[in-house]
Amino acid sequence: MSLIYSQPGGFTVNGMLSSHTGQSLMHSGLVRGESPRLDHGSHHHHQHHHNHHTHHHQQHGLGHESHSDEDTPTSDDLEHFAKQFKQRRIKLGFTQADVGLALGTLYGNVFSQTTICRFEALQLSFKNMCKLKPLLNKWLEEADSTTGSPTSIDKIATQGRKRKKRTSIEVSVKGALESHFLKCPKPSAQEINSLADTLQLEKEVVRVWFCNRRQKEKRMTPPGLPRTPEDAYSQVGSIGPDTPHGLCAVAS
DNA sequence: ATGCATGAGTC
DNA sequence: ACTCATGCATA
Repeated sequence: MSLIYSQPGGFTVNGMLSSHTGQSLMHSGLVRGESPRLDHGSHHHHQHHHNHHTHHHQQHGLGHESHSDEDTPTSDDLEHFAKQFKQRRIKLGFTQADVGLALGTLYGNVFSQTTICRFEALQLSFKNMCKLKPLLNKWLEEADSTTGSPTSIDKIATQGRKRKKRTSIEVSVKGALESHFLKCPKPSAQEINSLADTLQLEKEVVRVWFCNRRQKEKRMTPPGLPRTPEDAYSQVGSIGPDTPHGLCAVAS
């Protein structure tokens, strides 16, 4: 039947209720071993301050930095909030999916479990994080304080379109793609063609792969972050040598 | 939790 | 054709 979760308005959840397919207690360890922060001097980069180096205060020169959500939060703010959010969410006995749905029934913006998950893990772009923070913050307040339970089911009409089956790319092929990505993160249509041909994949699949790979690089928590505390002194203050940019190679 | 995919907005 | 926000389906 419909999976409804008991609202915390008068009852407590001692253990983890299994209102969904239990999420395994695993977390992503260290899997990727790349870290070349390819910074292009060709294009103007935005305010995407990647990691917390030692300088991340791009606050505008207006004389007041709040603590809540007035102005643009810093990466640290987001990081902290995300952590708090997850902790409280779990404490209240809600799943990521619950939150996503609640946001919809509360403010009209429905979100999937995926998005909530990515928010908590800081796997969204800085801008995206800033946008979602206020909403999640509101939910957090409503969640524990008031328990009005204005449960109103709201479901937007789903687009009746057949989604392409998720193509599974073999690990070996992924490796090849990775290599090419390091060389040229933005291959031309021709290059994509060659690659697709070589790897025996649809060119569309290859194209999308690169798009997604690029997005990954723009996350707040870029791939290859986990650094062993022991190796805490491998910090480069400046970017790499130089950026080739432009076309990489055209072969056909 | 994450990989591949869609679609709207830009350039 | 790309970027960006977002999610279905899957591991």
